[in-house]
Amino acid sequence: MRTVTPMPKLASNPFKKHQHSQCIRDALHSAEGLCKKNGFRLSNVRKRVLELIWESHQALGAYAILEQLGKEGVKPAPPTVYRALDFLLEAGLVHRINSLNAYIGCNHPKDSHHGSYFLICQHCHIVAEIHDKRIDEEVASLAERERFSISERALEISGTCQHCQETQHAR
Amino acid sequence: MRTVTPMPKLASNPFKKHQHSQCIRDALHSAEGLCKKNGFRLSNVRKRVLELIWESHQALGAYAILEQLGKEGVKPAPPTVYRALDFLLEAGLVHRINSLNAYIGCNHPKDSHHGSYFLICQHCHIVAEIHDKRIDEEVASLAERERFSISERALEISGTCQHCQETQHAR
DNA sequence: ATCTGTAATGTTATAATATAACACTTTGCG
DNA sequence: CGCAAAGTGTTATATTATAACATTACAGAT
Repeated sequence: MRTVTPMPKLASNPFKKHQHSQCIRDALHSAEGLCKKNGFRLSNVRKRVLELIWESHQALGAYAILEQLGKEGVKPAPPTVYRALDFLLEAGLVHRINSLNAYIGCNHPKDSHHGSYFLICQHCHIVAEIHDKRIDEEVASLAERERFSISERALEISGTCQHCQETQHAR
Repeated sequence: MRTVTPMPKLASNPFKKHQHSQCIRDALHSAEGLCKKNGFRLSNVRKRVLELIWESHQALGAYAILEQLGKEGVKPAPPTVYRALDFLLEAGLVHRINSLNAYIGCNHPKDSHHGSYFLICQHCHIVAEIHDKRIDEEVASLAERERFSISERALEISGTCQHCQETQHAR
């Protein structure tokens, strides 16, 4: 059997203009489906945190989420947000961007992909998630050679997105 | 001209048994050479911080470094350590492991490699630095397709090293 | 050898991120 | 309903990192 390595692809392309409200609806809808299917409880706090992350259209920090929640009612204490984030991370609904201490939504939680890789614009803080089978394979073979058993992997590529290069300034 | 993609290799292999005191000597020696060559000032604090990182043989946090410095004299305030770390990072003498908020020594600061990739044992916290041209190339082509201009990249692979798998417990 | 400007360090305070521990409430289910 | 488990609230605190300003050390010019 011949295997063809497919072109790596963006899970979607947040750097391009798009109707972001549609992203949010889709994400929430698929999150609800996933939770129902797996018996996870997508409580109000959890749902609202997920929405806020999607609405921001950027990597969003825990305390930024707290601020937002504060604006729309009683400001909860940090553990509330961190617990919601833990849940969402577990469920695969968000990713943590270590280099930013911030979180982004994941729009394909169903896929049991090997690794997610991220293009992070340092100007606009938009983050694009990438899947790349070639990198997956190379990482796997690397680890195997070292007899290293992988549990997680994170590739964070920081730089400037096309849009910010063109406008030559931070947004 | 035919190019052969070389096997990716560990910059050295900290998972294997070795005379670590030799690592430390080599690292310090090459650091001094590099600083002399580039007109960097490897002051006492900076040198001692670099030594401590190498001596620990693991990823070491800023406050762990502070503790150590405290044990051998007057405990400095955090900025002292963070400044030393900033210098060492700039000089390419250490790397920051984002997923651990910790630092490891780099033993080949002369190489202007594209990216460094890390195998991080979650049990013993030993970190191995890897260079892999195939990943470099794949990342570069990925970014080019998106017209994304890269300034930094970090691939952190977490899991269990061979030794910890065999002994089946954390060290 | 002294002066002088820059780089490095010291010092104090505080910001930003994250979690521990325990009390209380909600929810699904028998 | 009543119970157990899951989720949330609350208070306090741990951990990581930086801002701002004062002081000291150092390399190069005179």
